[in-house]
Amino acid sequence: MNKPQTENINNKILLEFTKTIEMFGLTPLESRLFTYLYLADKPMTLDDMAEALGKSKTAMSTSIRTLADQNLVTRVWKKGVRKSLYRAHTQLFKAFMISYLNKWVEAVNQQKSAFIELEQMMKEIKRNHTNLKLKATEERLQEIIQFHQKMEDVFREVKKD
Amino acid sequence: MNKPQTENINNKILLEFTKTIEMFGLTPLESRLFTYLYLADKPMTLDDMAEALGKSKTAMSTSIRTLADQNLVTRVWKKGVRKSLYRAHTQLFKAFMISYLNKWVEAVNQQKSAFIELEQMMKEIKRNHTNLKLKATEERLQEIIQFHQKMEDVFREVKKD
DNA sequence: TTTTTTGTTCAGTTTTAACTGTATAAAAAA
DNA sequence: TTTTTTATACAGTTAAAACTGAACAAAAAA
Repeated sequence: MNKPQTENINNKILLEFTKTIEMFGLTPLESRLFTYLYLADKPMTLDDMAEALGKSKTAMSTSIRTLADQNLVTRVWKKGVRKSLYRAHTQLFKAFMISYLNKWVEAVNQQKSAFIELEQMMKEIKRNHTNLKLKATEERLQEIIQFHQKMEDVFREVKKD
Repeated sequence: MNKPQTENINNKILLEFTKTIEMFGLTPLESRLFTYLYLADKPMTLDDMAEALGKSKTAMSTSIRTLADQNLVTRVWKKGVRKSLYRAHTQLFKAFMISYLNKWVEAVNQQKSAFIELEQMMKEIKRNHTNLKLKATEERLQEIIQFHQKMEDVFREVKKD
């Protein structure tokens, strides 16, 4: 009689928390999958997940890999069970914060490198054509590199908790 | 003879910086548009932008609105010019940091509220059905709310520069 | 006022990302 | 080893987001 009511709540939690997870740059399915594992609170197989979310096993396989790569879920061993089991990290804040900051720092750093390389190219050109006016572009590049540096600093700072 | 070389550099800067801007959750076009305005370093009309990026004026209109809503570009008035002019904020770091953190804090806060509401619903149900075992779900909800709180705290902290 | 210019709305199209199912590979059991 | 079970690669499909163009609305000039 009241089972439906609690199931309804659980559904709402699943739905709502999926939205939160999506904010970290995960796809809807990845987010739903993580939430499912997190709420299940015990290791699940690919078949369990496919069944529960009504999606293909292939989708589970690729999604779980993305989650595992970001250390949001981990593979679990259980004697006697052949299928691979996965469970969500319970320390939500730590897991997502680390994963998210890592993504940012890495990406920003890579972009910064690209601009420093462009800066070198500019210096080359200037050496060969002393008459060229590149001051404006040079200044812009400086600003951009500084911008990346500042971003990197902020995220590294946050990373220290 | 060397004009192409410097134009090539400018193109690369445009391309590369667009990638950086995309990281802040803007669409490719919005990002490209911002970068164009930023590098142009002077107010531009919708027609200028459409022409320069080879896209429709409609796309410019909607994109510029998004950018303006996030305070990444501002409308500029110039006597004698009928068309509306826009220019990018030059303080990259400040502009993007504020816009980005605001988006996060707002979204996290809204999600948190949704969960607090669910918590209230749970309490209601418990009152009417004292026999129900909802402890596990309740604890999960607590964790989730805490998670949102922590995220909010972090972003608010960063916001203080 | 009417005419001209500029900006926006919205339905439809194109492009990109997400997802499926078959076929293959890898791993465990027989 | 062969057989059976489970996971992944990949081509193709479906779903979602980005983008366009015609028609409309708003604002300025005549």
